[in-house]
Amino acid sequence: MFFHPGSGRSGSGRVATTAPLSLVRWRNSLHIASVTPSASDLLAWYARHRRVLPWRSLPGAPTDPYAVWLSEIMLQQTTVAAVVPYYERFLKIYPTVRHLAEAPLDDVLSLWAGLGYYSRARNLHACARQIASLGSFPETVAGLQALPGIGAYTARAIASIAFSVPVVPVDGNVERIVARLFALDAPLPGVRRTLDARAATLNTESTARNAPSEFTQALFDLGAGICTPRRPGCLVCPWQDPCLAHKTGTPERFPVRAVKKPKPERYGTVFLLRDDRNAVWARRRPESGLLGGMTELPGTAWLDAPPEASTVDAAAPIEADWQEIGRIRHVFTHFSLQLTVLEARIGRFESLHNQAGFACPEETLTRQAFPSVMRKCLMLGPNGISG
DNA sequence: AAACCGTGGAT
DNA sequence: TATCCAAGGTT
Repeated sequence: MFFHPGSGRSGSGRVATTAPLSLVRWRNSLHIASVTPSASDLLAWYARHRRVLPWRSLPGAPTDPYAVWLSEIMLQQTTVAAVVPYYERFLKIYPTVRHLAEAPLDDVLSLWAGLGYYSRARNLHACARQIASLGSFPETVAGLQALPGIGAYTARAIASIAFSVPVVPVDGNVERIVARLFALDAPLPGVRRTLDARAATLNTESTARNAPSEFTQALFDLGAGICTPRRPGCLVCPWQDPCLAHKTGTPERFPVRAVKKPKPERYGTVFLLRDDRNAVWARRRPESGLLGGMTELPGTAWLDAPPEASTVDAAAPIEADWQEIGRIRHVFTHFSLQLTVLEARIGRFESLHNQAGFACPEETLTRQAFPSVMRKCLMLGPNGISG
């Protein structure tokens, strides 16, 4: 148990002797003492288990800050699997930050549709314009964090990965790893500052400071592949020895999270109005707030009780023979939504053009900036969009 | 500081 | 079905 053939011993304060190391580990297995996790062990593991991802350069190859930035923004609170197809599309259509800066915001919102957290798309566009006007990416944490959509985490991630700044970005992976390494059982989010301080001790070793990009990405891969939320792979973890949570026998208990409040239910009605060529009447949501700047079907407000008939009538884009074609349920971050979808037909949209809205021809429906909740509504009708 | 801000996959 | 939660940021 105390000898791991795969992990070359090295790292923290290596004395020129080898025999005492097993004794150190022996003592530490008896007492709950803190062992500094070896950056070298992690980097050695990473060299063998490094994940191949579209935004990652090959070892030794130059790193494109644009690729790192774009991927980091997309990956905020979003899984790799969800990001990959979006990332590929963006990079193909906007090969450089300048291409993105010159694009209309609405094109960016359409490309982002379905990925969620739409303020990211608006900030991405604003950020691209700032970088274009600066001439290049800032290369410091402070310079990066001053840009829209880039917070403490993302600034450190870009700085370390793209510009070799020796900082440790603390995302959900690193929070989990650190909470387990040090068996910190105070609940998130209160314990964040402590986790941040502990994380900063992980890269003090010279091997880590000499390879900030690899060290950061090694932490991500460790969190994604070994130190997972459920059933962590402690058996093959390069940091099993120093991990206090592993010593407790139930590492999956870490990190502890505060109890979250229940989600309220909200209700609304939307109107699916088509003309004789299957074009759909739509409108743009306000630029800020929920689904800001995205396209939606006209409808009532979303409140905590189903709307009264008079409220529904007042919200209809036109007086017509509205037929209920179904209901959809959609879960947002802080509330659940039930939408009743009413459908009607009209000859032409001319009579509506005094309203705030626009006609979406059938063939352009999939290119519109409809968020997922609206795509669900559009799918209900017999002429629903697909994809 | 606490609330707001999406979505889909895994369990 | 219910819950969790994923390379968080902004207000």
